[in-house]
Amino acid sequence: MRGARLRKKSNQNTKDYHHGNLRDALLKETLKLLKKKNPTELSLRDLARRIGVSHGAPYRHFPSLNALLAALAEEGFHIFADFLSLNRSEQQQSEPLPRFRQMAFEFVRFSLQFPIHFRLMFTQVVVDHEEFEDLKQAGETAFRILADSVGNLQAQGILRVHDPIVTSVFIWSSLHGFCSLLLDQRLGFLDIDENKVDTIIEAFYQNMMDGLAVVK
Amino acid sequence: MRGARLRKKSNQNTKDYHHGNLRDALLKETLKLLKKKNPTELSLRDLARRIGVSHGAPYRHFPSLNALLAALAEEGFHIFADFLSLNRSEQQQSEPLPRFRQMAFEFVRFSLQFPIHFRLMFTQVVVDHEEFEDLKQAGETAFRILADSVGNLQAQGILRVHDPIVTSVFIWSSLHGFCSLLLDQRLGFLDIDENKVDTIIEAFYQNMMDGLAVVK
DNA sequence: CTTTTCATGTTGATATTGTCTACATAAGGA
DNA sequence: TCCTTATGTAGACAATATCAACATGAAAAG
Repeated sequence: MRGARLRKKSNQNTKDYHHGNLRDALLKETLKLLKKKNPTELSLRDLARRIGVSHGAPYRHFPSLNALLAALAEEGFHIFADFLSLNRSEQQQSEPLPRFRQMAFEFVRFSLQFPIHFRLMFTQVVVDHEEFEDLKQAGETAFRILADSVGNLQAQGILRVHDPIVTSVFIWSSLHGFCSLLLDQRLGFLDIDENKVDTIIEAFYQNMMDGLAVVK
Repeated sequence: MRGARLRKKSNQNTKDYHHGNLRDALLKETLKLLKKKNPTELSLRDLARRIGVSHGAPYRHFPSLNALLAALAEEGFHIFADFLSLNRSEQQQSEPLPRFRQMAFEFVRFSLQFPIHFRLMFTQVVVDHEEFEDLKQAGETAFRILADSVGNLQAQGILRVHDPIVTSVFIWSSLHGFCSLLLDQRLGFLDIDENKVDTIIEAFYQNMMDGLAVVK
């Protein structure tokens, strides 16, 4: 499972017997199917059939469907960390506060660009994080990117001083919750279109920063 | 499915053939099993076996396992609405703002008292809300309790004036996200115990109300 | 009181799946 | 060249979802 990553120089002219890139093919096919189906509706046998290998083949790469989904979730967290680090932005803000603002926006942007990953990443029910150590690590790494940023901003007196972890949990939760509801279309009655999303994120950010109360 | 609710005066001295209360028994047994298992690990046949009926019996009440879970989620939203209305509190605050504060706390309290329901309610992956109209309705009803309250507070100048729906989404998201992470033990590294939960909710509430920024 | 109807439960059959074991193939190192 | 090992195949078994045909009894209809 570990050596699988640096396996095979992808013998493109796929011979009959060995697929050559089954692991990746499984991940891609799963991603493709998840656009139309729930994880519950997937099966390893069906995946194998679609790819054109025998029903036993997938087990050489993943012990279970859950493990496969966990791999996708982990991949998601790595990409997510990239977003939060602003590595995926065309232009990065340089000042601390604008950078923080950008991070919040990137959070949501990730969820919209990688909705399937996002759902897998934050759905305990499908993938038990405790069961997959690497996945758990990847998640915590991403969180710490936010937490470190918050800590710095608090130290610089730009954000109110609280336990930075608690504050980060607040931010993480808010954004995570918002994205979840967005993706699950649980906010369908809001009739959100592309433009309005930015407006709502903006309102969100303002709420986070300025609070709801009139008087302090 | 509709008549099933006002079915049968629960013939307690259960005869051999008819169970008499299978629908409720299925819901209860499922709830019991979900304390130790993921929804994915359940099966209708297993449920039937545990209750002592044949493997076909459950289909008379639920067309699928998902429908059964949807029923539980719907039940959850009804209870949730009760919490948000403060009907479950021993003593209700009378002033608007304390009432609002209490509502926020009740939100989290519900998630801790009904974690299984909560997870089902907010997990699109397991139960597709679009597929179950009643469930969707119940969810929106609960949301509107919050939204109405927010609208009033804004009208009274107690909360900053925004689109009340957008503000409600912010609150709902924050609390929902927080609870999700709590229940999924994704915040395990915080080492949360009973007392600390209240402290964190408190911090949460303050953050929501006062915002993160130093200057407004 | 008798008959009929219908919701509820049973039984059996079929297709699909997860999972295990034994075997086949090929690619690379000794 | 031979051997080891990763990868894929084939077959078997138990469990499941799902459907259809049938059984039962409670309540309505007469």
